[in-house]
Amino acid sequence: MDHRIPDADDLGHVIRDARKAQGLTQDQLAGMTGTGRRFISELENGKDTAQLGKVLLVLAALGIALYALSKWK
Amino acid sequence: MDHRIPDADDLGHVIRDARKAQGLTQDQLAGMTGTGRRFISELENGKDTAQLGKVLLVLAALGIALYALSKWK
DNA sequence: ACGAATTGTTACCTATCGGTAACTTTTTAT
DNA sequence: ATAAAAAGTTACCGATAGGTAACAATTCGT
Repeated sequence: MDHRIPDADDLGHVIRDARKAQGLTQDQLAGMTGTGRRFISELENGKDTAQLGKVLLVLAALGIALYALSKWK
Repeated sequence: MDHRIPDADDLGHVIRDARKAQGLTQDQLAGMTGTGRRFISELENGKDTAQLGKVLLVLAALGIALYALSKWK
């Protein structure tokens, strides 16, 4: 499934859904990505000050690919 | 055109390409998004500590949509 | 309903993000 | 080639991200 990600809330939902679909706890996901459980919790709840690199780490760990769709190039 | 975004470098390229395709300077893009020119410069050069919310602002300002492609849901 | 597991939240703390502004380097136009 | 514009970079500095750890609230399975 693909989801448009206009804001941090949407990303949080996608991440939470994917994590649960794979039967992972926040603790496990944090461990897999070298982050902390607090970060995962806040991220899933739409924190928009989350750092890009860590967000991409989490997405990769969950097997979620990000696409940028530009009408310009 | 759509681009996969595995890391911050790729995002930077997409943003730079879109900005140039629209004939904008970093200064103008910073003004449009309430950020600073330094942020745009670093973002285009792949800074992975950029904050998610600001990144999404920049993408929106450039008319770039983000999609998350998950095989799980 | 009850206990355990999971998640949310707070305090504490160090590292650093990013705005402004100045200066340097690179790119672009003529 | 040269001057102007754009982009890169640095210093300065207030604000805050996020790790750990402890506690509270919530969600589970049975």
